Formats: sequence, C-alpha cells, structure tokens
Amino acid sequence: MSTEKSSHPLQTSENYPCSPGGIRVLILPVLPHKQIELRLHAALRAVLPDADVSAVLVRPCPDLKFGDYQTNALMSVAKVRRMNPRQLAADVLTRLDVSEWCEPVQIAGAGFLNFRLLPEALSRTLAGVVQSGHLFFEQATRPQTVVVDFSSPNVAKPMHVGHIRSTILGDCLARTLRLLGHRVVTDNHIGDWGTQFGMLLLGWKTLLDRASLDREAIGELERIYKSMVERCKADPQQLELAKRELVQLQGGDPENLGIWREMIRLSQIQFDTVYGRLGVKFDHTLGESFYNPKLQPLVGELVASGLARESDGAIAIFFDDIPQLKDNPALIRKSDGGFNYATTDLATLAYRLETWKPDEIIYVTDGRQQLHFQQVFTAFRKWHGQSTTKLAHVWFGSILGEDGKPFKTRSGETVKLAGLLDEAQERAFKIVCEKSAALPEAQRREIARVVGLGAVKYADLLPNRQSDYVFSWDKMLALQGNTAPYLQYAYARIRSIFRKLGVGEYTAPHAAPDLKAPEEFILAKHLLNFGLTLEAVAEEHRPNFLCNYLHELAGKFTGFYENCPVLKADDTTRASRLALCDLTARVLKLGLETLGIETVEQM
RNA sequence: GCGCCCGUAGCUCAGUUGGAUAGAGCAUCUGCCUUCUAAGCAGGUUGUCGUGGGUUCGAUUCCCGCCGGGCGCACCA
Repeated sequence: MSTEKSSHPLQTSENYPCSPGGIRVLILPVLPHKQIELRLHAALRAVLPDADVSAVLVRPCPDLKFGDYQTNALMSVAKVRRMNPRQLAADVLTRLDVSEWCEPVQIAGAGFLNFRLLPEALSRTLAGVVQSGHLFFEQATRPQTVVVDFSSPNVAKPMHVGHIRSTILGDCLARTLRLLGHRVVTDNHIGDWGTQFGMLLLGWKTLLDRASLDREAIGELERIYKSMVERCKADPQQLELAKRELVQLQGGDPENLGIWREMIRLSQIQFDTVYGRLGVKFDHTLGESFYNPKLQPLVGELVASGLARESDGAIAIFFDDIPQLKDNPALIRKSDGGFNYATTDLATLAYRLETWKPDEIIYVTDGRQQLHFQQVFTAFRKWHGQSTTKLAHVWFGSILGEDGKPFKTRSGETVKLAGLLDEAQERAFKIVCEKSAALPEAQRREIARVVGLGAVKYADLLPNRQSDYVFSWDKMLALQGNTAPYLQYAYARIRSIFRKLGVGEYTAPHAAPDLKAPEEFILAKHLLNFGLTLEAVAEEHRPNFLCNYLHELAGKFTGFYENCPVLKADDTTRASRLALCDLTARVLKLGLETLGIETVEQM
C-alpha cells in the first residue's frame, strides 16, 4: 500500500478523492499544517530557488494568541544568507496563498509568520477524519524496518524494577513506529548464557529443593544462586567446582545442558507472565546463547580483517583514530578464551542485519552502557562500512533510592516487578471501591487492574527518559494529577455520555462537528496535533511527548466538558458535540494504547 | 585524569529545527457536586532557568570557563 504523497505544492483537499467503491483504500486526512507547509515551501522556492526547504516547518503556536500555527524557519534561512529576516518573510508572504486554509497571514516579531485557521478549514479537516476513519496522523511516506531491542531480563532471576523502563519504553516505541506504518521487529535479548551458570548448575545439583522449585521456581533459583555465591566466597573449592560446571556446560555436557534448558524454560514462564500482565509482546526472543556458536568465527573474521588484535592475552578492537575511544578498546575475547558483551552484541548486530535488513536498530538500555554501545557502533562502522543501517542507543537514567543513591530496599533487595504490579492494582482497587462502590466487584477489579498498571507505566513514560529515576511507591502508583488515571477518566467520561445517550453500539458520526464555543475550537485544534506528536515520539524516541500531548488533550476536553453540555444541547449542537466527543475519545484511546495503557468504559 | 549526563517554582519534573510574557503535577489557600462521573473544575501564591563569559535580531536551548551532583572508563553484562 503506497501512501506516497503527490509532490504538487498546491495540492488541496479536493485532490484527495474518497475511496473507490468497495475497495478499502487508505485515504489520508489533509492536515492543515502540512498543507500550509507545502505552500510555504513553494513560496520560499519562488523567492529563493536554491533554498533548502526541508527544515522549514510549520508548527503549532506556543500561544494561541499568536495564531494556530507558525513558522520561525524563515528567520533561520535569512540568517544563513545574511538577509533581513523581516524582509524575507514579507517577500515570501507575497508569493504565499493559503487563503483556502487561513485568515490573512501575519508577520510578527523579527520574521515569524503566524497562521490562523479558518473555521471552515478546520471543519473540512474534521470532516475528512470522520469520513476516512483515520485519526489525525498519516502513515509514513517511506516505511522503515526497525528492530527494537528491549527488556532483556536474565534467566534464573526475578524481573525487578530495573527492567521496567526498558520494557515499557521499548514497547511504547515499537507501538508508535507500528502505528506510523513502519515494519517493526521486537527482539528480547535475554541473558541466558554466561558465567553465572557455573554457580547455578552447582547449586542445582547440590542445594536444590524440588518442592520449592515446583512452587516458586524463580525464587528457588534465586535462592540457590545467592547461596552458592556465599559458599564460593567462603570456600575456593566450591568456586573451582562451579567453574568446572560452567566449562562442562560450555563443552556441551548433556546433563548440564539439560539443566540449563530447564532453567531457561522456567524463567520464560515467569517472563511470559509478567509480559502478559503488561501487554508486552515480542516477535523474537533470541538470547545470548543463540549467538554463542557465532562468536568464535566472528573473532576470527575480525582478527583476519585486521580490525582486532591481541593485547595482553586478550583480543580487542582499537579505535586509535577516534579521540574519544582512543583509550577504550572493545574487548572481544578474554585472555582465558571467553567472549565478552561486545562480542555477542556484534554477532547479534550481524545476524539482525542479515535476517531483517533493518533501516534502524534501537537499543533501549540503561545510560551506563553508553560507552559500550559507542564501542559496538563504532566497531560496526569499521566492520560494515557500507551499511546504511542507523543504530540508536535509546538510554535512560538510573534508578535511585530516595536518598539519591543507587536503588535498594532497606534490606538491600531489589523491588520485584510482579510485586510492584500487585501493589499498583491493590491501591487502585481501594480507590475504585471508594469512588464506585456500586459497581460489581469483578468490574471493580478489572478497573483497578487497568488503572493500576496504567499508573505504573505512565509514571515511567512521563519523565524525560534520560533523567535519573528516583524510586518512589507513591509517585509510581499515584492516581491523581498528571497520571494515567486522569487520561483514563477523561475517556470514561466521554463514554459515559454515549452510554447515557442510549445508543448501544455507537457508530462514528457522519457529519463533521460544527464548532461554535471557544472550548470546542481549542479542543478540535489540539486533536489536529496528534500526528505531529507521534512523529516526534518516533524521531526522538521520546514517549514523554505523547504523554504531554494526551494530558493537554484531556485537559482541553475537560474544559469543553465543563462548559459545553452535550446531551442537553439542541439537536444540531448535540450531534456536533457528540462527533467531537467521539473523535476525542478515539484519539485518547489510541494514544493511550500507543503508550501501552488500556482504557475502561466506566470507572 | 579522560568521557557522558544533570543543575528550571518549596518538592518532583516538562520545555519539540535557538523564538514571542519559561509551563505541569504535588504541596498550600479560597470557591464549585438536586446540572452528561468531583479520580474533576475555577482562582490565589511561587522563578538571578547553578554561575561567569561568548555567538545571535533573539539563548533554559548552541560554544567556552568555573562551581555542585551522578555515572562510566580492559578481560561482568
């Protein structure tokens, strides 16, 4: 399905026909800012034929008193060319005809162009959306294949709060890219191989409590691991035995391989349970062990090609030509013959390249791994110099305790993810019982589940991901203010209107809203920015843009809700307002879904 | 020592190619539920955007110095 837009600069809504009978064709609503942008580009080229228009963007005004949209890019163009910015704006304006969309364009300040939408242009856009069923965003003109690598928990360990950011951020980015029409491959690079298996195997053979394993597998695996660590500390002989188990595993010993596989199986059950609760799905789970057979040949290839060389018994890739990495070679084989993190990541990269031919690979990890990814990416460029695949390390801040130090509970434990989710649902349940005591318990439970999980996710997605993360139950489980429940509540209120209306299955309106009240205009105009926001999330890898957008949308809806009665209005107004409510509800629901957050009809 | 990140309201934090009077939430104070869900709304209070320079018509944003904090820097991942 091609969504290539015509390059005709004066394309208008009339150029977008309705879908031909019977065949479902993607009809794109024409978003005004895009139309204005196209015409602005044409006008600028008419004035400056060699101008680069790609950075000349039309964005919503920061303050509606200036207008609905603005461009400040002409000032930048003028600056580069040492022109008078205001004069350039005036010149461009004489070539600019956006009368179909806007009131007469104003030049302001040093050379802003301010655009104010005509009410009929807004209606036309809303009509287009109502008709096409699309919601204020367009599919990518050139769909990309994007691999998203996130979550990556370790086998035989409980998932804890440390996994939450990667999991939720990665899932949200994958959802956003999919929504925009990209081909997304999600891959969970689990930690299923490594030195920890020496102790786990020895622990399994000497300390395992079968009953406990049946009851609570991960807890038992964690117990034997911790216990082994203690024993090995105290007794060098035990450490030696553990190392021997590891060597046997690596050597393909059938018994150890069997135990190792069982540990992975048990862990995967846990992962699936948590992901099931979170609504997170992976297309692939290719853990470290999958790449194990590829490591030896990889190192051989890198050495043969001169990229890697021996150093102090280890093999490393050096970056002498890059000042920042000059003193930070990437080790790809230890002096004892074992392989490193970088080795696996390079092998993984090669496999993904070959298998999915991605345009971009996104790694969602802790910020402390920046140097590592810089090394891997740089090594990759040296190795596959011709590759155009974009590599993005989408990193996030550390989890800190209330004291600002690396997070630990009082007893020095990590907070387990399953317990966190339980507590979120319990807290939400208490609130639901207070607010909606009349609802049947099953429904209250379901609302609590959606609200509680939503709150946890939203708390993780709202801050700029690079900020450090101060762990706080109250903050993470907050149900008031700029939180998911606020957005879910706005949605539920809209749905309540439709319930009261008495229409069983509400079908989308056939007419565009006819806007009258200021709150209606404010709300409708904000709806138009949904696509812009999604694109920014995808480009910058920042879900918080979408959180902020939705919070504003819910706020603007509430302003409308307080001031514009729907059901009590006369027939015409009511139909119009219902249409606006419906569009708002759909954007809210889809926006929340993109964050990985569910909605309920009633709460 | 080198590198990366951070410093914005009492607290927690947003701030989209540099753009117009720097915004939310929490906390606090005052109002609003016989009116579509008060998990809500309206209003009050709060800023040397760490600091000193530079570039610019314009700097919270870009560059340099300094102060304060976090993290990372060869056989863990």
